[in-house]
Amino acid sequence: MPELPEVEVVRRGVDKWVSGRTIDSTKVFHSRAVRNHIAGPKDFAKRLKGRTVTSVNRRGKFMWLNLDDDHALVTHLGMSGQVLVQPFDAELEKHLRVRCTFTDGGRAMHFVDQRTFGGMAIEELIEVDHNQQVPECVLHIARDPLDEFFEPESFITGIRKKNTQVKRAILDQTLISGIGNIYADEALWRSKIHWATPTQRLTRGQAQTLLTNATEVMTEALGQGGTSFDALYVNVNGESGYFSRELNAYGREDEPCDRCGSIIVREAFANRSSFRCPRCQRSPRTLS
DNA sequence: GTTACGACCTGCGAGC
DNA sequence: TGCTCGCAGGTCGTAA
Repeated sequence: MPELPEVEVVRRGVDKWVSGRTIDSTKVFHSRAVRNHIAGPKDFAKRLKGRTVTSVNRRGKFMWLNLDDDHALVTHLGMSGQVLVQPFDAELEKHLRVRCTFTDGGRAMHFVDQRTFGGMAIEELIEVDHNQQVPECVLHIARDPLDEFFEPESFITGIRKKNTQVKRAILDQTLISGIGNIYADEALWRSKIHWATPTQRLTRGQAQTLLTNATEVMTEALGQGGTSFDALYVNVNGESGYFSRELNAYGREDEPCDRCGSIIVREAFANRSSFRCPRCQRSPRTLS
């Protein structure tokens, strides 16, 4: 599933292949892919025609292509989204949702999304702090740990003020962005913290450790091209990442913990799964 | 204002 | 063999 490292891999690929090029035509194959573009698919395609991509940016799991008219083509991969840069005459993918071609007649940009949780939209760029501009729909998203202006102290203070479980808090993209279910479980395993620990019981040291581990695990994953469990996550050239081999908790139910040898368990959490070591990550009820 | 939860969506695998 | 159902999970809207 695309989280921060996977989106950053895609961002770098799109930047390499698309920046500086002018969009010639856009075809929307599935209207749901542009559901957040209120004016509809026709307007979406019309407004992209003739626009030059000046740069490709990211915050958390949101990626956007800056255009030469103070707007941006915002892209979210959702659960199964891919942005592929394909030869102009390549066969169209089964789940192709949006296709952009360029005036130079070179490689086309394909937005492919099996489960259609992702999408694209054109949004105005808004000036924020540090002389940066972000699309309107990204305004409420917190900076991610790989952002040079991310403020650790703000995260540490903020998470301890919340009244919820720690995993819910780090999945909340308004406190810290880029973390999804996989890296949440990995960061909690490295920090020896149970996912249900009340945030108000986190010490400053635990919050700091959790942030450090979340940053480290995502940086390591980025170095290996991201985490791929299946063909749903690939880079712009269709290649998988290798970080799934390094995971310590996520997806390792019934396997021994790499630290203590206890058997990793899977538990229901907010309509999804959470993986943890029962010995390293003791229940907060057990600890009290 | 904050938190919790269901809906959205499709392909795959397990069970019958 | 074919059908049904549960699961995967990021984000948003709504209810409490």
